[in-house]
Amino acid sequence: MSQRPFHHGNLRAALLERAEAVLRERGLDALSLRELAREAGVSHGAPRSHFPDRAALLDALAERGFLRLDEEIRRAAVRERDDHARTLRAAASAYLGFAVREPALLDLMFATKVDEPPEAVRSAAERLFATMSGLMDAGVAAGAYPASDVARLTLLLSATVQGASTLVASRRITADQGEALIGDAIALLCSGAAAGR
Amino acid sequence: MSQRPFHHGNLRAALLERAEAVLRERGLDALSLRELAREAGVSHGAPRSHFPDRAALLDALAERGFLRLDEEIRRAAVRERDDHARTLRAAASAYLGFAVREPALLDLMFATKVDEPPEAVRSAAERLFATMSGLMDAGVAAGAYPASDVARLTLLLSATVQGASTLVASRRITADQGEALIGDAIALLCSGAAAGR
DNA sequence: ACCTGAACACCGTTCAAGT
DNA sequence: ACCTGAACACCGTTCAAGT
Repeated sequence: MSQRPFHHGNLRAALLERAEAVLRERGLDALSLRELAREAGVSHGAPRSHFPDRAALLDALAERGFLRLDEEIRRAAVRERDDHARTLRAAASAYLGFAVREPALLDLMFATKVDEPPEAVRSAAERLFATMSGLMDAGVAAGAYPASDVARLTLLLSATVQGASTLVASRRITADQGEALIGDAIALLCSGAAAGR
Repeated sequence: MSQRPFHHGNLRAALLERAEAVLRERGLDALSLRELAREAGVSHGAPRSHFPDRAALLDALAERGFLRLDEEIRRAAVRERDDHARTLRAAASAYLGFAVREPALLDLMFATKVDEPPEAVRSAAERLFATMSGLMDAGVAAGAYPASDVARLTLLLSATVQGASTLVASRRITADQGEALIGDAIALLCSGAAAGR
């Protein structure tokens, strides 16, 4: 029993943590329930108590990914809360940083689902979207654009940042090109949206 | 021998075609070399003659995906070649349509690579990027923006369309929301870029 | 050049049994 | 409630052998 004093009711947490490391270091293909169990010092059937199947583990990883990304964006945005364009740049840059550090996890978060994504994942993803929306609301307060445009501009910003992150994570462009890209996008968003109508 | 008159030197093509169907209907996880071999009526070792391993098959699928997407975008753009904004909308809409019809394939095309993507895939992806760049060049000719901005604006458009496609393919937004999004993006791109500098 | 078929190691999943 | 361990079906990969 002193062999594994580590898990006393926290096997679930240990599996998730180890899974995130494998994802980071060796990618999704290398992620195996049996290997995780082995490394945690439990039998191969043990994970089943916490995750009914492999898909359930992946869903939990995606959910945690969204929560972490949301948290990182919030923290970055709050540090630059005085200037709207700087706020957006800080948030987008945090998003891009996450993509660079956790490319396989980001893939998993936005992987195609044949059926609807599970409730917990959907909810975590919406929390992230709500955060982005909140950042745009601050822009309205600062007079950058009318309140009626917030929904569309939030979607536009989200898509652009997500696209830039995908291009960087899949090695189509460098991280620096990604940063320049979001800089251009935000400049266009702030100036164009103000001038437009 | 009349059992399989179908493959006489075209097993490779048969495997690819069948793999694309599986990807479309049941997703990446359901894609198995052994099943493909079974359905093609050959032994499980046969695919090895054409694809050294599973990753090689996936790379070939990604490469073909890029070539097809490029082709579809070119065809859509040429139909609306008279008006620059309409050209961009048609191209972006074709991209989005591809994402809706082939979400798992698009995932595969932009999947994270731990090491560099193979030459053939990289080359096909660059061909797509070159097509996008060519569309923007036409905008320069039409006086929509200075030639010096083409590289950055191409990247910006590519990222936004890719992001919108990911959001649609992963069921975060509907296809209609995706269309509206790219409409906004292109309007902003054309007007903002002209007014900006 | 292309395909067969046995062999190996690994995997996800199920389930009766233990504590 | 949580974990063990045997069992099953499936998979990717290797390789000697065939044509």
